[in-house]
Amino acid sequence: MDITAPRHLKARKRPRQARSASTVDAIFEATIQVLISGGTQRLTTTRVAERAGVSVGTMYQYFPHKQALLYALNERYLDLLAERMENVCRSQHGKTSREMIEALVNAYWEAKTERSDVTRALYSSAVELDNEALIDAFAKRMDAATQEMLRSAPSAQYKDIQLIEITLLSVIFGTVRNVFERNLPVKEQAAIREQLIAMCLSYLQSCGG
Amino acid sequence: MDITAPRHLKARKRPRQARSASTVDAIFEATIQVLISGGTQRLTTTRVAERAGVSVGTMYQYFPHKQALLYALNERYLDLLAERMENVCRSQHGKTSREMIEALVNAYWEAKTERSDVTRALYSSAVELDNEALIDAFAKRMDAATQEMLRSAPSAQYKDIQLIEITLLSVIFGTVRNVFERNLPVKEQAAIREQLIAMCLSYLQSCGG
Amino acid sequence: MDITAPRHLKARKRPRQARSASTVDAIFEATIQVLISGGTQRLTTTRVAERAGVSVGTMYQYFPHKQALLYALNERYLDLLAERMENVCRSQHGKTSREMIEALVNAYWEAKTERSDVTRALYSSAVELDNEALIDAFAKRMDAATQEMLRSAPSAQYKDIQLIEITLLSVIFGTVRNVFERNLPVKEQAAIREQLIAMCLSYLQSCGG
Amino acid sequence: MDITAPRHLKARKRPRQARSASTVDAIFEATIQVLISGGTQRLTTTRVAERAGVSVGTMYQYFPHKQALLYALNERYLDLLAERMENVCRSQHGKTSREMIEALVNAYWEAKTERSDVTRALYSSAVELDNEALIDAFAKRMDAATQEMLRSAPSAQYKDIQLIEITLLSVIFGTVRNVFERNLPVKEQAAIREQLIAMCLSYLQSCGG
DNA sequence: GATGAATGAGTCTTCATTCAT
DNA sequence: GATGAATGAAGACTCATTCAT
Repeated sequence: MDITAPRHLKARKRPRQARSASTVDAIFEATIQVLISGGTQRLTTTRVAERAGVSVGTMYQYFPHKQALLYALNERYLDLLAERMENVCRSQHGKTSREMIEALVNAYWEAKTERSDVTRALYSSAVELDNEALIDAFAKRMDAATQEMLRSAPSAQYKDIQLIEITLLSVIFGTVRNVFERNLPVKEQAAIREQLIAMCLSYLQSCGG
Repeated sequence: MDITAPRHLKARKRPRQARSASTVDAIFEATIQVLISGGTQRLTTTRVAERAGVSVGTMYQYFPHKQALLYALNERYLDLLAERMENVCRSQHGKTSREMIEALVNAYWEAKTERSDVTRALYSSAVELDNEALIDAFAKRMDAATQEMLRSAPSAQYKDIQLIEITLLSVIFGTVRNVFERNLPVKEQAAIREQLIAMCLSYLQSCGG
Repeated sequence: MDITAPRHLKARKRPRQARSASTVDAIFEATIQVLISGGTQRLTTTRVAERAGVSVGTMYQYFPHKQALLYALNERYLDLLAERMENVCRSQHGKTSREMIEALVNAYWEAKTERSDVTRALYSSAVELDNEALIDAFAKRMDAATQEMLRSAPSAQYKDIQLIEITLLSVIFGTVRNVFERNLPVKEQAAIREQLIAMCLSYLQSCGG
Repeated sequence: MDITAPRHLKARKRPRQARSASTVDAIFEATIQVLISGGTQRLTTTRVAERAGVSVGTMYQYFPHKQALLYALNERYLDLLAERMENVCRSQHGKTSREMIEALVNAYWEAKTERSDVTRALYSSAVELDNEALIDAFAKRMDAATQEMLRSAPSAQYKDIQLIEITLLSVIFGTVRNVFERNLPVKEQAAIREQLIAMCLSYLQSCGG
């Protein structure tokens, strides 16, 4: 996922020793906590360092500047999310369309919802960030994993699988974010989730699935 | 739409004279231009005032602080968008489901896409803003307009029209934003738009439409 | 003297009102005082502003950054010095070589010596500064003024007046600085000054003056 | 030359073994290189150590702080320069005034010019340095060597040889620096050098040389 | 009412120096 | 002895907001 990362946003050094790795983790965690408690406005290098229990200087040894920290944070998050979703897709190979759709929607929904404060923090951290490369990389992985999954469906014959897949993901990802941001009551959220599954499923079937 | 606006975000005075109104407009326009050309990072009160052709002092006559300006900007934008969409909904009363869905998706899609730089600017301006109230108000208007439209469909018998409507809007709004942010090639965007319409339509029909 | 000044070193705004002018003067004076008392190391924007009795913010309205302040300071100093020396040269038109040399050496010597702490401060402030343009401009003015003066000598017939003049100035300016930096006792300084005059004079005469 | 060195500027340990000496040399060389490539602004202990191929910690074994390093660097440089100039003076014992002056001017001129980037680096490194002691020591050695040389002139009868000598050195050293800093074209530099020699010579002769 | 100069708290970032390994 | 990660004080610079003119 590093392949296309803008050079100036790269972390200064890769953590190699255990100590370094835990320091970096502490910094990431602190960043999220600061974002949760105060939003982007309150996200200062001093505050993050303080919360992480390291000095600013140390922070700057790992991240050449604030932007690089945020970039790395998003990178790591999307990396984990992609991996998680890839596993879900793989686990559905050969299953029915219904199982696939259910797995896809539920997995993504839960990933975004289980720590909604963290999700929100990451969304806001990404705003003033040249993270197109990250989004692209994530999208590519998701596209590949989803297509492969769809292709493995035993009795399905899709015409334009690429378009179908990209539509599905756009709808699912978009809807989750929208519901997430509207802050609806849990019950309504659950209801919409079901409707979303139904909608995707009927779409898939109308495409030959 | 002001009813629920957090008190501290209210504009200091309502523009009453023509001069005031045009000043406010100039400030709004300047804000958007500054956002487009430099993002949130470059959005300073001085720069906005300069671009608007007024002094900072004057600007502070209209908006007690930066947040209030951004709040008002988003308020106005959502107001306009809501109105536009309400008109679209009204114009589809009594039409077929297909026509309704097509109108809804196309109108929203175009509203967000026709000036993509402005849309992007507004998205970014809203990030660090306590604009839940605005979103809520917008949602309520859209919910009402959409439900009424759906209810006017001659031959449709929907079971839970409220759930159907909220699902539809979540899917449409979410998908548009997602596609918008992924920055896909125009051709692919158009293809997805069609798929989205098809998907919503088949969903609606499966609900009794 | 602004003609060739590197754009990024230009002052942010020209002081037009009385208040501005006195503010700028206060900043210049403060800069010199800070330099005198602590050298370049202690020259911080905060300290200068504090000593000038203004806020940092105000300082940054007149000088876009520290370098610009130092540049402007040197510009003003060299401007004044050049003017002073030009007057001296003009006042010696038509006089004897001896009078010319004496006037030149004495004027420059005194200009550099009368406030030796200020001179030292300015030397040190110029070190990390791209002030070639300033030096050039100063040199050009001095070259012109000196040549004109020499040409006005009634009975003199110089062969290569340009070379003679540049040699004279190099020797005088260089020697003054060297003596200045060696921090010799006053008496010895005076003695060297006389020797320098004698030396320049005999040089001039050997050139046909 | 250490005799009067300010205590706090002394190097922490004298290099005794070959390894140490080469380390110190590497550090000196690195310092100069860093100065050449980035000026005083970029001169950081880390950068110097890195370039020298040692760790910061090791560097601090040899120099208790940055100032001490710069002090030692200048000390070494002036030491070498003094030695070189002393040799030149000695080699001119018993020669004519012309030969002496030529040797003196040429030697100093070349010493300063042959590696102008290094000279410039050293000038800049010395600015914020309490190096009066070094200058003094250098001056004393030069004074002694020059006087002795002048005294050895076969047919010369100088009145105040001490004043003559100090004047000569001030003029020569000062002029070289001035020409050096004005960055004149090579041809002009050479011309001035010749003029300087002529000037010094005629001065010397007018003093009884 | 309008203006825009002045303010100064708050931000990011650097770098000399230390000290645990 | 050597290393280089960690420290944190200190510096340059910004910008929302005020208020004298």
